Amino acid sequence: MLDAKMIRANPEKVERELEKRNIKEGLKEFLALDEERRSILSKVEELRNFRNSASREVGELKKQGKDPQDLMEKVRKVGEEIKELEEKLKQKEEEIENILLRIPNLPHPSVPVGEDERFNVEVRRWGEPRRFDFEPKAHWDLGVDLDILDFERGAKLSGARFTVYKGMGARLERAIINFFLDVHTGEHGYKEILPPFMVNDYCMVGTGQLPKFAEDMFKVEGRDMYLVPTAEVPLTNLHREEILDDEDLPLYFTAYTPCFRAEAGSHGRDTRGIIRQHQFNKVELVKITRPEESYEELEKMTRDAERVLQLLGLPYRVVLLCTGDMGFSSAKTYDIEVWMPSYNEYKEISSCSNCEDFQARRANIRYRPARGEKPRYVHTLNGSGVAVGRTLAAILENYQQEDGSVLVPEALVPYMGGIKVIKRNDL
RNA sequence: GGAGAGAUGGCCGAGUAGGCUGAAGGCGCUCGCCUGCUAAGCGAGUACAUGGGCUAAAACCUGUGUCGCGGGUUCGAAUCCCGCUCUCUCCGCCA
Repeated sequence: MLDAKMIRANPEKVERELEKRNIKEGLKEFLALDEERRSILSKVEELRNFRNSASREVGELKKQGKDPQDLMEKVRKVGEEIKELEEKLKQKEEEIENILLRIPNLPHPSVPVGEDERFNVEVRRWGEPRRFDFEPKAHWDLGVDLDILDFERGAKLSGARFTVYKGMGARLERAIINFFLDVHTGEHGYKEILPPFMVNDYCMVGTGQLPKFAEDMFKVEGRDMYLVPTAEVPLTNLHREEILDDEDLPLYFTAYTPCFRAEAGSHGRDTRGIIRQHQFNKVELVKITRPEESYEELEKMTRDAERVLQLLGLPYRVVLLCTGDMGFSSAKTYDIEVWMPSYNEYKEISSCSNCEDFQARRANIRYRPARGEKPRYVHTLNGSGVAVGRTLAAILENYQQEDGSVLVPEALVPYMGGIKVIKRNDL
């Protein structure tokens, strides 16, 4: 959520910045409603002030044995007036809130301006895509042939975009999860969290999924609870409604969770394989930082995510997203894209964002810079560290051999009980 | 699922025959004093949000709201009434 005071003070600037994101709605309505709200508010406060002092006077008159009947009657009438105005005020506030919660974050000045992904800027590359001397298979064929991915039975159990992992497939997925968590906790200083996989709607509003993107999520029937679409939600909301101590910052959290997404509006995209699923696993990174250090922390976090791909020997590139391609809550985002032979291109495997104080304001996460000083909003960052299913797909495709078997990346061998090759009929 | 208890400031903890309590007291913390250092002692300060005034911006002044959340009664509610949420204890059930 943007700061209402900031918008009020710089309406033209906000309009310009939102235009970069192709957003034209909301601002004017906000300004008009805000004006109305404030005029009602001063009236209400004036009347309440009268009521407070008059009530006090009533008490004193009574104490002196005088009859305060007239005054009481007057205050009662004012009370009715107050109630009416309060009703109006509440209505305005709700309308304003509703608009504000649907306006996205403003882009950081370093973000390239552009409509869509064509305007993203490649920042760096690592590794060299392998040249195959045979026709490489896509992971969905490899997985089926090795009998480690079962799409038909996934569909039987749950429907399209659900997959059953079997044998070494399940084992490999688990190995990747543990490997990622170990690297981020052991080498990068993140604290491991195992959060609930269902969260309430306050959390969803806090990180920005609600109210605008309700159709992207799975809601629990009959409750105000949602299956987490990413661990960003529970991790960022851990300190919702809190004032943190300066010395506790920055906080680094990592968590493995399954992620549940309705994938509304993505019919026909990535229908084959495990790239786009209703349920997938992810190891997430979240940072809660002081405002002045958040951009430095974004760079570090992106490097932390890249690190696991380097350890796995998977070629990737880092892309700076343009204004039109960024997520709702983000001020600046780097995507990490891994090389996928089946697509013959780089495919998103991580997204690292600095949300500045956008989520902090929604979730009311603050810190006190020093004793006696006013609380300030923290900055929140999140990044995939990285998507597990897509990593498994990338390993299958990049490490496949001509006979259809798949080499296990060296870093994962210890997590696979010493197994170095995945072949058909392995248990 | 059944029965009961509770929810107050950074923390602990007063406060129910409704009024001058944004909230006693203590702890913690900050600043100052004092002691050769430390400890002890003394004094002052120490919630959050928001409207307005002043300002370059603060500080500051002033109003309003907030004692789990939402409603009600009343001239006036932390204090009375209703609903909800959460926590704790006991019983039942369950991985």
